[in-house]
Amino acid sequence: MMKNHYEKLKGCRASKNRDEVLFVMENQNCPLSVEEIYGKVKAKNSSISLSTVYRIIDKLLNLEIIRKAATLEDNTSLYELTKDSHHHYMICTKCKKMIPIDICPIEELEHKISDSTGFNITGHKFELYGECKNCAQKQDRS
Amino acid sequence: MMKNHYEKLKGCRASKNRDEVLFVMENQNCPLSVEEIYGKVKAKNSSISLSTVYRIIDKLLNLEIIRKAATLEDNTSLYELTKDSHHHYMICTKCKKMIPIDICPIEELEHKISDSTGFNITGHKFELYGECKNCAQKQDRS
DNA sequence: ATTCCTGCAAAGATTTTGCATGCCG
DNA sequence: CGGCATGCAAAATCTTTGCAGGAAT
Repeated sequence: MMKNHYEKLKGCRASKNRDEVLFVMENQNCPLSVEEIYGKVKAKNSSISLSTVYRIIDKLLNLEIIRKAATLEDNTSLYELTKDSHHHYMICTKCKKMIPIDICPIEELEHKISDSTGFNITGHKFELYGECKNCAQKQDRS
Repeated sequence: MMKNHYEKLKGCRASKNRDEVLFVMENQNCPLSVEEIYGKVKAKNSSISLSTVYRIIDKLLNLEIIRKAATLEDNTSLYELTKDSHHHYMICTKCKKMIPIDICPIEELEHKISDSTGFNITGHKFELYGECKNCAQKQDRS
């Protein structure tokens, strides 16, 4: 139905559900959990099952259209579009708001470590946890 | 029974199971999952229940005797003693071996980011994923 | 005796899978 | 048609909780 512009999807069949998932992720400024994606698609669409979301996420991960962006402290996985530029997040442990960090201190380091250890580095995780301004202020009032 | 030297435990009652968990973690050179701790304690002890391990882990986390050290790509949480010096790991995605990295590029960065954003940083996660030498060689043979 | 610790079983929460049906090409 | 996509329910994991009995102080 909806024409999409994802190269990697050619060969896959048209799927309203998949397009809805992608639409939700396009129009989002921070990574989403499976549950959030499910909720947002359902709010518009009112008929998608959770297992379908899991299967779509799985497929999009394999196609590298999305990637796992971060993990909350409770181990909830969050996903974002691969075409979004690589970055990391500060995650507020109170309100779960995620603030992108535009620095990635890791990439240059990877080469150094890779060379000195023979470890073939394929990915990394870097997240900061803490309390955002808003939540700090709220706490002051109580 | 076994005299332990954890300041933070005073006030808590003696518990063979808790001591076994701590013993296992003491004699380990890399972080362990709940399941691994359970297995190792059981191998020696042959009578501890999984729920008890979870409860002990929870308590030790609260007392800050242990901390969550890393998360595998499948979201398995791994724990280590807090008294072990702060460090990060390279995690082989094949054999799950964890190689400590003695550099922490984050700490100095935290201050910079903290100052410029007002975000009160309380923790961070930094992990490298890839393939270790061993696993790379094994693959060559096949 | 009081309170914490423990085991067991049951309940929750999250994710995966089997199967029958539907829809795309 | 042929095969991927989907919904539903059941299964598989992982983790937490209620309760009754046991151990430590």
